[in-house]
Amino acid sequence: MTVMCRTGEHDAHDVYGRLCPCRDVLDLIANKWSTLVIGALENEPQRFGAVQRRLEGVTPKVLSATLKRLEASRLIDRTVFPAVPAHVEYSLTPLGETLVAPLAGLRRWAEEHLDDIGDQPDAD
Amino acid sequence: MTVMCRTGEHDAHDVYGRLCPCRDVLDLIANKWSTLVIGALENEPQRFGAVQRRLEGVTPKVLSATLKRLEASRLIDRTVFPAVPAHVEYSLTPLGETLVAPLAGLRRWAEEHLDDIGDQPDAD
DNA sequence: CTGTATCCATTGGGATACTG
DNA sequence: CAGTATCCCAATGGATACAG
Repeated sequence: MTVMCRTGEHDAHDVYGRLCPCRDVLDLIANKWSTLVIGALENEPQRFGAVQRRLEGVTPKVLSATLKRLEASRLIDRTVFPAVPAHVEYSLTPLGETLVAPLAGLRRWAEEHLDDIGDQPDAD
Repeated sequence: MTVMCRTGEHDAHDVYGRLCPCRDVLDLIANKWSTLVIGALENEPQRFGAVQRRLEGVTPKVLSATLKRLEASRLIDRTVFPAVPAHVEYSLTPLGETLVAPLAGLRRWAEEHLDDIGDQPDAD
């Protein structure tokens, strides 16, 4: 028997079938900002503006959408501090924290193999 | 000093800045099929049709584009076997193999936390 | 079998301005 | 400060048919 998926009742070898949870996760992170946001929240809660500044290039609209998506998936929490100038903090939920490690693995890979995936041809 | 990026000369804390290699990798896998293709090739070379069947739902056009993108990034190799009915095999390059582990980490996370990210509200 | 060519719908995402 | 509202473009990706 091979790796199984959601139903756990297939003939196997459908690890990448329509029902595999991988699909869900991929749908979640398969966009330009989600993983970056999680990374930005990795060490401490951040305010909207802080995240925006950290993720150079993200516009408020897009950041807002990303934040909501992650919140809906329960990966991050949104905390409002009643104050005159609005103050909101985003933080990883315990669930979100568990995603940090796998994502860090990806980041490490990225840093280690940056040169290899560039389109610079190797000395051949 | 914190984690650094491409240039390695920033003031730090720009791990998610415009120049971070994470961006490149994310651009590469931030789509519906790339990681699935890599996973499908994980154990053995596969033919176009085989990959297509395995990744339920992918259309030839999209699969072709994905394959080319990955090939251009040197994560997979494309081998043509001269034969009457065309025969082409796709396989992971050594570089591609190194991505398997981090990706598997993500897959494991997906399988372990499937229930948590669904939008089913918890018993609150 | 292995793709490519079209056509088309959706949407992610960028820019900017504006409001509570 | 924290977002929302528009406008708009480009790209992803789905369906289908067709070609080497």
